[in-house]
Amino acid sequence: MYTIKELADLAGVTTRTLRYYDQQGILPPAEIGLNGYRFYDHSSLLRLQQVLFFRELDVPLKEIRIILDRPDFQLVPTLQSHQEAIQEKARRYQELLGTIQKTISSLQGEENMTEKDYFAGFDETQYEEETRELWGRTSQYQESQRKWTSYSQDQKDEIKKEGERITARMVSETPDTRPDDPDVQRAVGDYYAYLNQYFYTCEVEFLRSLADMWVQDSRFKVNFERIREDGAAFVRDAVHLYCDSHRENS
Amino acid sequence: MYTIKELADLAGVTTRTLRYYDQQGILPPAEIGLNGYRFYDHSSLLRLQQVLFFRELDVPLKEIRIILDRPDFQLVPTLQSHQEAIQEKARRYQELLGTIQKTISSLQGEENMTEKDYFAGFDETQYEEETRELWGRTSQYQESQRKWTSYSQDQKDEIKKEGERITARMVSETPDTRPDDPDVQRAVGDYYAYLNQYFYTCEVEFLRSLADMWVQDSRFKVNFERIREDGAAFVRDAVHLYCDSHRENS
DNA sequence: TCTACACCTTAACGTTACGTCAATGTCAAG
DNA sequence: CTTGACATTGACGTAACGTTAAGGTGTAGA
Repeated sequence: MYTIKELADLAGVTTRTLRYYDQQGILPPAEIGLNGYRFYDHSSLLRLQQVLFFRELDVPLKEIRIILDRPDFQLVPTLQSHQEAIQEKARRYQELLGTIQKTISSLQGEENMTEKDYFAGFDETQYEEETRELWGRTSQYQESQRKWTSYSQDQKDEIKKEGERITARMVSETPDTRPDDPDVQRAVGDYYAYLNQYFYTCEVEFLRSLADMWVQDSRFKVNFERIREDGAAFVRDAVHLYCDSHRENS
Repeated sequence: MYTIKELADLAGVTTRTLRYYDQQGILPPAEIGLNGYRFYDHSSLLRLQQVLFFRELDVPLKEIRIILDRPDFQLVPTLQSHQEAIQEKARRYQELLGTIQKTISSLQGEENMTEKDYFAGFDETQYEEETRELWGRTSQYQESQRKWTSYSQDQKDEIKKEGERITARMVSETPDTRPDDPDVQRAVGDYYAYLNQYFYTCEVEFLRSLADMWVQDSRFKVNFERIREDGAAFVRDAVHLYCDSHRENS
């Protein structure tokens, strides 16, 4: 058992950070004393280590919570994925070191650089660590990655657009349509087909859990709320209806 | 000449970022058109590159501005210092990779870890990149580093405390004392001696520029404002008076 | 010439992950 | 029995932008 300060000192963070993590549900204490004191144990320590790894990899705390709370979360595979992600970060640093060398040479008139060269290594998005970390290493994610990376950029853009079109139909701009509206239900069906075609072969139950996630995760949520009030909840209801009626009899 | 979007795309940042940097005086455009449009040139590009390097090294924008605006700022030495700092960051990643390996082994019962070992590599302050970058590579900084690192931790703590005691005297808690108060002036003299003993041999003019910095840089400023209202300005005035009366005749 | 449409502007509020008080309660040591 | 180091819950502050709103500008094509 550790007090809050003991754990904080061990991990090199402040007590305020640990209280914040508690408040956000990321790292609840193992026990709370009658005096209200927080007490942590060894599993807290391991969880905090995970939090710090994800934080190091620029994963927002909200996502960290979701990842760590997933029922299929596994420690060792996650640690291995951290390993890859950190190695990727290190490679980015190598590129930055190259940029420094080139810039020095070019300032001394020894080398020519294009404008782009001055900024090689700065853009983190090129190293696409986010998606990889977000989904973890489930087999579903792996399949999606395999399919997805086989497309060209133009194809990817087109697939995304199609997804947006179907999504718009699912949310249905007109405010008086209900989740059981035939057009909406047809759109849900199209989305299910779309998923299977471009991402992962999945059962309708997976679609159901996806829709649940859209409601919980505000990053997805906003996409629906933009189109209609409580759009995410609307879509969730529509998807649930769809899944209910397509359960065994498919 | 680049438009704002052209430069943003080159550097992999958003136009909002460039506008923000303009607003903060970190990267003013080379030219502003009659229509209010911002235009950037090659020197802007080099300056932006510097900003991004410092940002990469977690230097706050306020400090970046101060560093880049220093009259003795030099591009090539700064690039070299970036190189060292980035290598240090890479070393930290190596330690994190070690922590991952150890954690995996210990989870499989192959290795024993102390609690501390679980967090090896997370604490950036151990790598003290900040001070190094803040002061740049002036000779004064180097001397201060040489002196400072030769002390033990206990000595360092004691020296810091003494500095705080003298500082308190310089600011003078009692609200009706003036900057030319004899006690205050004596405290300034003591601080000058303190500086020379523990940090760098310097002339009074250096003390003057230090005091000016205390007013500008809010990180130092708060230390004085805590003690008395407008404490930083008060100390600056006191120091200026002291320096004026100790100019040539020392 | 008109009209898209992609670009530009300022203004202002929102966000994340804490830092930093303030006011108050708790506990082990001398 | 009183320090002093620890703990608690608010609550406001901060950095570095993201985002949206409301509008002005420039040019390519019908």
